[in-house]
Amino acid sequence: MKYKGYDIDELPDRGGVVISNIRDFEPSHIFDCGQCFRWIRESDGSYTGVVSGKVLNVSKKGLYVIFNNTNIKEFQDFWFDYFDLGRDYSRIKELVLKDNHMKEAVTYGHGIRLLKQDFNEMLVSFIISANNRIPMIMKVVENLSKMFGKKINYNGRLYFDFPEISAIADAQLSDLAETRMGFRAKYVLNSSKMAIESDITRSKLSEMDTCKAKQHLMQLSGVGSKIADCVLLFSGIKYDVFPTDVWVKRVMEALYLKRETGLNQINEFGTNYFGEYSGFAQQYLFYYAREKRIGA
DNA sequence: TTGCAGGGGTCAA
DNA sequence: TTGACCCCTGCA
Repeated sequence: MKYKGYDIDELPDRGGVVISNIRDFEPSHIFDCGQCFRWIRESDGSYTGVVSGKVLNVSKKGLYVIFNNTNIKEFQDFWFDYFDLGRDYSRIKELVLKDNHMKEAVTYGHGIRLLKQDFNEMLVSFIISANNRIPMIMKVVENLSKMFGKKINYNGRLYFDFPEISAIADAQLSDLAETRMGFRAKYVLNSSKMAIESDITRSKLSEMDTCKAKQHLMQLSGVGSKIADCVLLFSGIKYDVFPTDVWVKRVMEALYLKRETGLNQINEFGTNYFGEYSGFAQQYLFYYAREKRIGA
């Protein structure tokens, strides 16, 4: 069947959906570009993730992208938006293609898409990401989900949904410490409580301009400029942000600024240079820089 | 085997 | 503006 320009079909025997004419969609680019922590690469090259109480397996074979463990209705109601399929990434690429550096970065990460992820999950996950490595972040988020999240069975394996923010807010500091999140435990606990008490939600932040939304997030404990940008971008709330971490600093210094530059200055340069779509530009640059170890 | 540096930042002095 | 911070990994 046709759905919003896509050729979507239900897989006959096992529950799943296949799209045969998808563009700008490469699972490894999407799941390994640093925006998410709960998609695991399987031995067959597919990825399995837990999102909002659902387990999904995604693979690409030639031009076909296969979504296992879903159906047409759920795909249309939920996954379509999660994978940002309503957005024309070919157009996004044109808009961020300001120079030859971006041409290389965009060519390299041509299948990147920005996922629209749960706001509370992004908030907690990126607080955990501070001064931490991706494998560790993934382990801690998994531990947290095992401790407070709902169990889900899929393919003979047990998965755990990311916890409700209230479950984290009600936790003991000692419980959170057991997830091995270290000094970030007090930040996670405080911010979960504050997010609930101050009613900081996706819809509230969406109504604010980007600067105001960022300021609101930065009132939370353990949330500075970089993490606020990440939360806004990866929840799909704001796209005119330019999360500036050490890899973005390295690539920007190496390719654009040609000298040692402060994080704030780089952040300002990025948002000015790329404007409304700086968040997309940041993802292409980040993926390119980290995979190629530019400036390391 | 043991020891030490450092990581996709933030906070407090 | 600078160092401490949990914990884990990689590498002497």
